[in-house]
Amino acid sequence: MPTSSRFAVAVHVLTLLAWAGDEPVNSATVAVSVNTNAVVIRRILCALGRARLVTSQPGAGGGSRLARRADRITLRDIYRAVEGGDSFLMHRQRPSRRCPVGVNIEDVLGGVLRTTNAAVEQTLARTTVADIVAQIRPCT
Amino acid sequence: MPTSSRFAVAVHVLTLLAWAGDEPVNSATVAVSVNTNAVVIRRILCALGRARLVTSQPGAGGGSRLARRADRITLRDIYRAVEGGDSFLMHRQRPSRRCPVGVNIEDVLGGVLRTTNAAVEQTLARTTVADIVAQIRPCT
DNA sequence: CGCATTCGTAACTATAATAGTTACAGATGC
DNA sequence: GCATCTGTAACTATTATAGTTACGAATGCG
Repeated sequence: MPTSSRFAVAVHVLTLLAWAGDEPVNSATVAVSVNTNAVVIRRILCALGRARLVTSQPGAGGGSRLARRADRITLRDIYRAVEGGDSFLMHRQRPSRRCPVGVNIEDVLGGVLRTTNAAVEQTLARTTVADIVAQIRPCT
Repeated sequence: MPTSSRFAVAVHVLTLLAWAGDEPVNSATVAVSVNTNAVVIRRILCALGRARLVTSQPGAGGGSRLARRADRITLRDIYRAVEGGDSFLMHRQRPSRRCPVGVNIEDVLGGVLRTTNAAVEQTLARTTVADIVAQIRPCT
């Protein structure tokens, strides 16, 4: 599992875009709210664009906006877009083939880790960007 | 979430100890099966000892063994022992206090991440070291 | 057209976590 | 006494992430 804050930042970014509605928001503006560098934001926006969660436009008056309604974007979508594969890691070195435990442990652990990752994704799938926005602005 | 293999290695270690039954296993033997250095194993055994999952004895004929029955040690116990706190991370820098989203996003995300970590632990709690051993050695 | 704006991305640096390695004090049992 | 084994310190190597500067290309506007 990554020791990254990309997921947290990505949720923040999409919440800002949802907040802005149809107005495109540029990376510099987002960077101020997140309190980081605009390139870091553009890298994350790029990943979100590849996952079809946002659209971006270069040029004057450009920026990014949600590619679909905020209640159709789940945290699982965001997680997959910025964290990619599985979170829980296997051994680095292959365990010994000489040992009965070493030979089989990878397969057995693999099953456990897949189940765990599935649980993470199921949990994240229950919350949408619209839910996050609603909690930030309880009274619209 | 850590980018470590400590959890995988720790499960491997406890599986070996369960396999060995009452025979103490020394760190050098474990290191061969895991295919790493004995100090790395001792560091993990030390964490498992602090969590009361194993007991270790120095001296000739010493080594480590399970502190309780393999069916009373869950993967959640192991996870907590070697990975410590929460897996899913927040922002590094505090978001801007000037922005309504920045002000509140940490609280909202914090709730989501707590829920997600709870789901991870619930999933891991369903499997014991004995279950792992049974899958490795289906016919006892 | 010319120009300011903005994205996408490369290249580099800085920081931090992890694993691996050597070394050694202290406990243990024969 | 002595070989064995744990616990831990100290150091290096590797890797991931974030941050920063820079620049080409797309865009829209006067």
